[in-house]
Amino acid sequence: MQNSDAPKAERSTRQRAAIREAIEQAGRPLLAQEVLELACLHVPRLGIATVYRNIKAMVEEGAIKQVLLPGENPRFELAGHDHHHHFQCNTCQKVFDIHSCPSDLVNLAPKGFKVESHDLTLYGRCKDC
Amino acid sequence: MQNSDAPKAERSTRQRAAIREAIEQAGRPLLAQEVLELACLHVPRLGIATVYRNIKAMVEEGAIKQVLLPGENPRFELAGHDHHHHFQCNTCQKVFDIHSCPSDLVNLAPKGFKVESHDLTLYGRCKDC
DNA sequence: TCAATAATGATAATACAATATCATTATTGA
DNA sequence: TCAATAATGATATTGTATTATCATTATTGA
Repeated sequence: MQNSDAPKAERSTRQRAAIREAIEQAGRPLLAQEVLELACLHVPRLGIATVYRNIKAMVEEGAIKQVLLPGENPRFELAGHDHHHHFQCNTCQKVFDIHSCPSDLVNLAPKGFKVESHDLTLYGRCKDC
Repeated sequence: MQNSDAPKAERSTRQRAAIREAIEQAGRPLLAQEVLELACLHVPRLGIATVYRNIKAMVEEGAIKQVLLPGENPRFELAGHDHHHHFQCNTCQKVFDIHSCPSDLVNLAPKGFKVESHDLTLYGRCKDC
């Protein structure tokens, strides 16, 4: 029986490095399109398919994770951050991390409802707008 | 010059009534598909296009409003409710209103960020699951 | 260096919610 | 009642994000 953990012979490419660096250096969750735009600064002929492919692989290997905001396409940020929330600027639409969290949320639900987790999004004007 | 406020001659149909009643009586935000299923109990041959048409009209006239949760298609609930939040059941996926709201959210954002509004979603197990 | 082949880039295909089309049905005011 | 026409239902079309295809490119170990 073949070893299903056989090495995938993953090669290191300029594209993959540029995609990873874009997400690392942004310091905020990025749309696939934003990843493309930022990574294109280092690899001009980068294609969107490569961005999606590598994002998908990085999510599966646990390097990055998906960030979903209401009515928005998925964004991606480095995994490993502890519990946090997000702020979306009403002007530039960028999303930023918020590293604090309200307490007492468990008590907001009515009787009979058990709260297990929560998502909070703040909206307003970011420091650059 | 014609009167641009000319009456639209809006007719009352069983379909429209069933759609409105489904949203009213559910007491929670409904997906377009859920509206269809519930309204179909009273109007069996109801089509999805009619649901979308009437939902759109009701949003435009301000009778209902859109509810967006992360990664979810739009839901719709009666307008006129004051500020509130939502609870989504991890088991049945239904969404319920939460009529309380955490305070001090304005202070969660870092310096330079001005918080103007917020969205909170609680996840867990609803009273029926 | 070089052959094997993983990865890429361009683009076609897919998935799916939402809207448009249009013949038919049903409401409404006269 | 009845003609005018708004609304419906079935379905085609659209829009858009994501994935698949495949010829080509580039990395890697020998």
